[in-house]
Amino acid sequence: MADAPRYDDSLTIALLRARDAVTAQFRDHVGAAGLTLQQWRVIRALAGGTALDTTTLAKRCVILAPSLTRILRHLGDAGLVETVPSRDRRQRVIRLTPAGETLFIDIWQVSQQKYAAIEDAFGKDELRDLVVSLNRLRASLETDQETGDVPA
Amino acid sequence: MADAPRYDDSLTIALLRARDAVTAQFRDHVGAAGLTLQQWRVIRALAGGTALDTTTLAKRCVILAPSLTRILRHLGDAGLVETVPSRDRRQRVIRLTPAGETLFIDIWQVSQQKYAAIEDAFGKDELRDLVVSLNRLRASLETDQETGDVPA
DNA sequence: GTGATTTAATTCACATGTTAAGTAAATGAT
DNA sequence: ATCATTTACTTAACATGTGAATTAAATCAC
Repeated sequence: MADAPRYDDSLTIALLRARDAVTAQFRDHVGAAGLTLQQWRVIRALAGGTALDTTTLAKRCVILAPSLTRILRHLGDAGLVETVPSRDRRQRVIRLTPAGETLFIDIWQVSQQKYAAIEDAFGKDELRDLVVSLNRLRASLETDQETGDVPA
Repeated sequence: MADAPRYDDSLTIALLRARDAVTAQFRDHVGAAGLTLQQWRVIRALAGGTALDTTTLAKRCVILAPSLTRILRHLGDAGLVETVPSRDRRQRVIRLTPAGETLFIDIWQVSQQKYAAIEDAFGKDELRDLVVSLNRLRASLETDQETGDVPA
């Protein structure tokens, strides 16, 4: 190990690679059920009868609004989600259909096993620490918004 | 809330959010230079006169081959990269043009400052530990070891 | 109540992610 | 040399990422 390629971008790349490695553990069996990973995140967020408006759903799934619009159209066409009436007629509240709940349970079984396998491979305590660290990183960056540039 | 949303997916989500938070630090000034973050990763990998074939470039930038094809077309149209002849006429070897090198330097200045700001906010040692941990996670999940390292 | 403003989603346009299929050149076996 | 195989990329098709503009409905100011 000489002086590494001084890839100061290492944080970004490390996050990217780590995420690739983790999602790879789930992509096959989620895909076999006919869902993308993003669609699966939406299904998960709605599991158990939870009804959420688009904005909340987007935040929880870390999906931008335009993407969520398309995802919900796909899931709706597949009969997995439906819209429930809302007092505020601007917002769209979504919930799983019975078919959606059933599909969730099927995928969820396997997902839990895959997650347990990651805990085994990496260490359960280390994994918990890592998540804490990742969340602290995010918190330390999001606290100081107010860009600080661009005064007219 | 012990039994709130029991989001066991926390690892995936934590990685996603952390990455969002980090990339947000760079997106504006890279975008102001007319580049996407992916295009910037490619420029970075080629900085300093480095010439790389598509496969190596894709691995280093963590970009899939089809995406890289399009990105290289965009960068080529913008006059930032060019193809150099290769003995093996299957592969396409890429390098920066002078304009590409110049643009790299401009963006690089600011990027380093942004990265230093992250180190300040999160802690330099903690950041190093986090990257190590992320790389260990990836290593523990990847069954077939692709080096990802570089020949000279 | 009328009009300006804000909020919630969607639509648009373009770039990338992802898988599968296709093309061309190098390699290997005979 | 000839042909099947492998390698390096590209293309195709569809899904999502991303920022800007748009539409509809609620809220605020008067």
